[in-house]
Amino acid sequence: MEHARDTSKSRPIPEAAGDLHQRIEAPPARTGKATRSVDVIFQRILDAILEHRLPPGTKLGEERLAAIFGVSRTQVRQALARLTHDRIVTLIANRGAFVSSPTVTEAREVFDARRLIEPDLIRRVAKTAAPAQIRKLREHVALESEARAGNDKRTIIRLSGDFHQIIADLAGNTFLARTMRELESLTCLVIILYDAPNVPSCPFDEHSALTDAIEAHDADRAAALMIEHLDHVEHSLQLTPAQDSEIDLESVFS
Amino acid sequence: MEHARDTSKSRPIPEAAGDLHQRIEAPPARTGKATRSVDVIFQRILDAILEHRLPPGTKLGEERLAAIFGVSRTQVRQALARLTHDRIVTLIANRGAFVSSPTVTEAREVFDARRLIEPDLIRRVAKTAAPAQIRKLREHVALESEARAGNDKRTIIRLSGDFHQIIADLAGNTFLARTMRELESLTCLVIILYDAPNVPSCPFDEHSALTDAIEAHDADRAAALMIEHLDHVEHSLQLTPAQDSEIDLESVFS
DNA sequence: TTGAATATAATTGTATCCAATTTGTCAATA
DNA sequence: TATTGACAAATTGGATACAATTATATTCAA
Repeated sequence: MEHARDTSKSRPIPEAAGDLHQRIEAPPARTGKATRSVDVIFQRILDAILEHRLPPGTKLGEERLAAIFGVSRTQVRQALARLTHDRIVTLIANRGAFVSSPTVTEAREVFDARRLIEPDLIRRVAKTAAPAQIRKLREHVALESEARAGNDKRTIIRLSGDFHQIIADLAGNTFLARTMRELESLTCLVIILYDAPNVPSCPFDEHSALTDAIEAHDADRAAALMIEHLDHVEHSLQLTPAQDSEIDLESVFS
Repeated sequence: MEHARDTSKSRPIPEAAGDLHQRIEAPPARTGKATRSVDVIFQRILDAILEHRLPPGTKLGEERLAAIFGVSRTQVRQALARLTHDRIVTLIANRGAFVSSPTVTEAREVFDARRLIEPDLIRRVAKTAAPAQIRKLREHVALESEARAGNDKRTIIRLSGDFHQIIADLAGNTFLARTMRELESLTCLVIILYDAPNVPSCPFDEHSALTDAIEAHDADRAAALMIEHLDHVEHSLQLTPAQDSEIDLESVFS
């Protein structure tokens, strides 16, 4: 007895090809179970990359990671697959997983996408921001200031990204918020690779100014400041188009 | 002998916590191997969903799919995990994978995101479009017309989405192109769920008009037409906010 | 001493096997 | 007769074992 009662459960589905039609079992509400182990692995590796503890190019051996986290390779593989989907990790067949090294082209595309999305997001936040939300942003900026005072580099990096993420979350579009999460992570990698040393990734005062504009409900100014902010960050990088690692060997030797 | 030569390969990495530092092995160029089996499974399931052969709510049993494709459950699981990441499939712990049923809220978010991204993409295409690219669009519109004449519903659906995808690809930002791919897939699900029957998802003539604007290099008109087009599609749906399936039982009975 | 070829070791990819959770059915009882 | 409880079947989740591929080391020859 394997899978031999298709006919008994088939339904009037318009011109259904193939079998596979044991349809709707009322897709139930998602389980409230918070932390699955693979999510933990995923988050911990991601955190390590975002905090620059795992630089681009680092090999992420499955067995090694499995031993570190005290789990089986299965869990690690799933986490690496998800990271690969987010372009944070690059998977090479029969070679393994590596922390991605975005090319100059990809780096520009990331900023390009952010310039398209983020001004609009902050514009919405500026229009709708409630006092509680503004307070949340203020508190975050204070945290950033604190980390900067303590020279806690990892925390500074992490919080700088989180600021933008908070805005994305406040904008009220989960899809765009998730997209921003990916862009933020990629931006982190780009900064490690191309940042001129000692230039902080997100100038602190600009985050403060963005919050001011939101509090004033000045959507246009907020959007303009965001563009300016992103331009500042991008222009602080050394994105020389020459050293793009997408070198086509065939075209070189022809 | 397990993993006992860390020290021999460690490098001067800034304050590296943990071990896991057998760093850079020069992340090699990606293998040109085109079709991996899991990619095939992924694509075939995705196609089935996009062509409305697998309606929302359909359970995607692992063993069943494995038998259909003649592979092991392992492959199917990987494919389903990727589809889950793209929100096309919803995974429920210990219950299985189901074709997603986007809520009304999610549906609005999808169109919201598209209205933000696509006008900008088509604006770029209108500015930079080369004759060969315009020809490609024309050929595609012709294909759509052909499918419409033959009343080939599945092909119509598929090509309608592809038109938008071609524009996204031509815009020259791989990240945004990938984002559009996800949005396009989700839009397909939304249309199945909420479409008033017999209303074609993408009116054919509008695609033609969009191509006209691109050919005329009229970026503003192209962007305006795109917004109009997206509005047409969204307003042809029955997105009544009441029947949002995100019903919180606890809050209902309190 | 350098280069190539082969053998060996390590790591990834895949399938199978076992455990855990859920769902459906049936029986027993009020 | 309806409801609750327990048991059984099925399916998913996870780990282990095996196969395939790649990287490294050694050996032999020039």
